[in-house]
Amino acid sequence: MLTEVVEEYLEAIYKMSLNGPVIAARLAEWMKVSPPTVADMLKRLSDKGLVKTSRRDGVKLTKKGLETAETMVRRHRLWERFLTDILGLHWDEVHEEACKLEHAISSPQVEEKLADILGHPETCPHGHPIPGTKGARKREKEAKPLSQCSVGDEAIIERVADEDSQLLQYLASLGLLPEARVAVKEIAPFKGPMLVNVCGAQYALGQEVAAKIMVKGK
Amino acid sequence: MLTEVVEEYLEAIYKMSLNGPVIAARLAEWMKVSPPTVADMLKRLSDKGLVKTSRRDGVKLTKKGLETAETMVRRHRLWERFLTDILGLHWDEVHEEACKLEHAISSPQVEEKLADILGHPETCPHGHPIPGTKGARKREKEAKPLSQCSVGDEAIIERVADEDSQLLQYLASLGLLPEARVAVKEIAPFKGPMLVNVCGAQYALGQEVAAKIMVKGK
DNA sequence: GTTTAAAATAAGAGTCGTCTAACTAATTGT
DNA sequence: ACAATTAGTTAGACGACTCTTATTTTAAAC
Repeated sequence: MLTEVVEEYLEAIYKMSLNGPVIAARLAEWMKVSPPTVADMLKRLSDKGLVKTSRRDGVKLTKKGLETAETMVRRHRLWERFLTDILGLHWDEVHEEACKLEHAISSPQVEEKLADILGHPETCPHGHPIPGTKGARKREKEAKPLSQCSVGDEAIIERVADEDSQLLQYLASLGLLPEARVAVKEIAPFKGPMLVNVCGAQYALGQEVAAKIMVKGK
Repeated sequence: MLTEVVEEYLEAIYKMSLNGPVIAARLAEWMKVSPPTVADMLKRLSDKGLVKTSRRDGVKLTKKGLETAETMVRRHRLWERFLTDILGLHWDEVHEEACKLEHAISSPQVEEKLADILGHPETCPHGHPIPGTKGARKREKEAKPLSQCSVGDEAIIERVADEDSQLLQYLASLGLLPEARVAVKEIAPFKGPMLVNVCGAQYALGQEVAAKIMVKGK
């Protein structure tokens, strides 16, 4: 049996590996833990056959590690959907809660029943694909940050790549939710803000914020 | 912040104290742990102001400890209701699962939303009262084991004081569920089985089983 | 090809929750 | 009242996860 902490590390490695090789030092930052702590843990994960580490490629999940990680991500995102769709929490309140709940499912049966009552959703409330549904992997790749769009572009928001409660609240207040259509009207020079149209209204978004909003070309 | 293990101990102490003074040795059996482990833990719980221990009275929860314990029991039983009523699991499958879920709620708000969608149930699927609903304490006291009934008695099943999956499955197969009406037809001598009527059928129940079924006089 | 910055490792320590083995109370039954 | 059972304590240990401080290795920059 794996501990919760082990599951958290696997999940982190999984998510980080979607953006290139996983460096232990980055993992330490992600987990808010010191580098020696990560080194210890990687040793343990390695011993359990969950990861392979090499100087060249960084940290890689093994088949077994990947399976566990995907299960955790799937459960996390299902719980997020439960928290918003069934309990009626806001999308900025669900991440922390789901982080705990994901480790509290003991069997695939319970996970499946949960998916059943939710209608087998394909994404979490922030737009991230739920592993185990078709096209999950594809979805993960196809989007690009709004900050990389040009003036005149129109796009649909695919997902928001941040769990920060404050940011999510702000985005929701502007109607910047998954499935919303945005149009880039203007980009101020020197990495300045972006003027975007959404739901008929126009807002200026900082680069930082725009970088977190993943869109798919209309 | 309290650890999950601490919460488990408080819950155990709470439940055990409903049947008289809590002896550390009994607690060790309940928690499936060695006596020194319990001694260590009681020291820690004491330091945190969650329990008081004395030779005379055994282990007693403080106000703070009692509050935590009741919260955990409440959450446990709410999750059990969720698992049966919403996910459709059987009553013999939910205890283990709820044991994990109960520690994964971070705020009274989430707990309250859960209670909302469940319709503020007063008991768990096994008939145990949910703390925080009126009469919960009263309920806990008023019932007596079926094994203490006499021939001719009629009673309503209040709850089943065991979480053993096998036993629960067996009881369900006989229709021995909370709210069911039972009539004692015969009691074999020398602590022999009890012949009871339920839903028109008649079954012989061993003393052990009958002792786990708590009833209230019709 | 040095220097510098970044990443990794080594050494030593602490907390939490658990164990076994051995010992000392305290109760209880007769 | 004393032997026997039961309860509790002491001592020493271990695994999981974390820390700090210091050092070494590797990679990048000039």
